[in-house]
This record gives sequence, structure tokens and C-alpha cells, in this order.
Amino acid sequence: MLSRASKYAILSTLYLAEHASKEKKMSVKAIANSINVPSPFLAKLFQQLVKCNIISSTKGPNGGFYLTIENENKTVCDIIEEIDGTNKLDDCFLGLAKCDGNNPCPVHFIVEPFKKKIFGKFRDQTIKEFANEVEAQGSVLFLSGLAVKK
Amino acid sequence: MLSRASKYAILSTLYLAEHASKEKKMSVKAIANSINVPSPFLAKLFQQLVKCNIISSTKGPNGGFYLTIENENKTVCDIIEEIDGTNKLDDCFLGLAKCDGNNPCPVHFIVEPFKKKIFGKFRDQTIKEFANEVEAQGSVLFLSGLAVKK
DNA sequence: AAAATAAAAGATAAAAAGGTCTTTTAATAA
DNA sequence: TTATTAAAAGACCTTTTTATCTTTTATTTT
Repeated sequence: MLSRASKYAILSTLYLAEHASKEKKMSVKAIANSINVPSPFLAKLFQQLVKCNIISSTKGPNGGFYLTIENENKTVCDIIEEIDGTNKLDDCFLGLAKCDGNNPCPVHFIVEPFKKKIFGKFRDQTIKEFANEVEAQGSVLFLSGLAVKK
Repeated sequence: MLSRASKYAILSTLYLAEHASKEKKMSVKAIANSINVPSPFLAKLFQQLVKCNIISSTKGPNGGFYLTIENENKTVCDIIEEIDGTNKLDDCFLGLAKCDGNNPCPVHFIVEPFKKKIFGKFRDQTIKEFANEVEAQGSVLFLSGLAVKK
């Protein structure tokens, strides 16, 4: 459904929202280590995310990545659209080119409500809001097996 | 979530359940054309499905693929496990190695009920039952855009 | 200004997924 | 029993995804 790249991008952006700021920028390596993602790959991803204004960066000593207010108002949908292209998320679960209520695939009516729900969340909630929720719920952002509750 | 191979396998097995029988076997090409799937690729898949006893085949004139009673009692889960390996379906939506109620990813509690539902269907319903439902609902099995209601 | 730091850029490599083609084998109908 | 048909088997190719490495550029601190 989502590419690994998208997953990395979502997790690391949420991580930035929670742990970085203009005053406390984070390097790729620090983030990659924290959430357990290959750092050169994440570096490439971050370039892309900076370019499309989903995250921000500065070079040099004490440089790194962080989110501006504008960045914080982006959505997870923006990330997915940037990385995976327009809405891989909305593809038919069984791969039909045209799957809808009139032309339903065999699992359409099971998948549809789920898609509406998660899609709604990804579209309507800002990164900042999402990150706050993640923090409140104690959700995990670490890919590795040994995730520890904060 | 599912590989394309799994999707092809599911659709074509349901198609076989609906359209073929021991008396009316179907060739790869016929099925591939019907549901709009590359036929050499489907041929490979079918070999695998025959080997693990999810579908049946005979060679020669009037040969082709069909389902036995035993085949009809397999499940979609059996297909997925055979093609994608054990339960790619159950992987965390955001890629966490260990994602559960205690260690939830940021969307765990949205994804979990959906997984339970679709997973249950795929596990508890036989191919035959599923195919009957598909027929009753008039669901579409054709990948191409121009699917036509039967 | 010089040294150090960290991202940007881009070339490259490895792995997985998706797809095709050719030869062999088995079954059956003529 | 021969010709034909259709699957089985396996080699091979292409594209996409994932991952790495090296060089350049910008910033900042000393």
C-alpha cells in the first residue's frame, strides 16, 4: 500500500515534529539512528521533502533538519503524494483499474470504510496535530523490533 | 499490502471457481484474457498454485485449469501465504517490526479493526463460498478499466 | 580567513518485483 | 501411433525500489 520510502518519510517527519525545532535542529544520522532507518536513504528522502517544503534544513555546523510553522501545517497526505505519487493509497485493494460502488471488487465494501477513515485522518490532520496525538497516545515511531515506550 | 502476483492469483482463482469445472477446463490464455492479466506471468503463478494444491490442471487437448472439491475448500489466505509468504497482510501499516496494542504505531488502532475484518474473511471463507458471494453481489474480477457488469 | 560541519547533489549498485520466451512433458484425439 | 494441444519447467530479461558512496556547496565558529 505504502512504499517503504513513504513509511520512512512519515515516521521521520513525525519524529522531527516531536523532537526538533529551529533552535534544536537534527542531523540525518541522529534521526536515522533514532527510528532505525538507513541513513543515506533517509538523506535522499529528506532532500526531496525539503524541496517540496514539507521539512526544512540548514547546512553547516549546528545545521540539520526541523519543521517551520508552515511545515507543521502540511499533512501526511502531502508526504505520500510527494513520495509515492498521487494516491497510491486510494488504489483498489485487488488491483482493479476501476473499482467503486458500481463496479466493486470482491472486497470493496470492506476496504472502502477503512480507506475513508485513514485517508480522512491523513488529509484532515496537520503534521503538528498528528504528532501531538502520537505523543499523547505514546505511539511508537521506531522501526526496529525493540521499540521502547517513552 | 498484497503483491500484484497475489492479486492476480486471487482474482483468477475466483474466476476459475465461477467459470471452470472438471468438465470445462480453462487455458491460461483464456483466463488471462478474461481478467486482463499478462498470460506468461499467470502461467508461472498457476504452476505454483497447482503445486500447492490450490488449483488443478491437466495437460493435453481439452486440458487446462479447474478446481476440485478439495481446491474449493481452500481459502484466500492459503493463496496469499503461498504467493507472498506468511502474512504480508498482517504487516504493520507503517512498517514497524513490532506493532501491537502495547507498542502501537501511529495508526495501529485504525488499521487493526480493518485487518481483523478482511483477514477474517480471507481465513474463514472457502474459495467456493467466496466465489458464490462474488457472483451474488455481481462483483468484478476484471483488472482492466472497462469492466462490464455481468 | 580557515577549519569544521552538515546538507545537497548526483552517480552507482544491489535487490526485488514483474514480465517474457523457449523447450520439455503429458494427454488426447484423429 | 502420430499429430496436436496445453501445461510444466526453467532460463532470461526489464523495471522499480531500496540503498550506498563520493563530491560539492553552504554555513558557522574560531
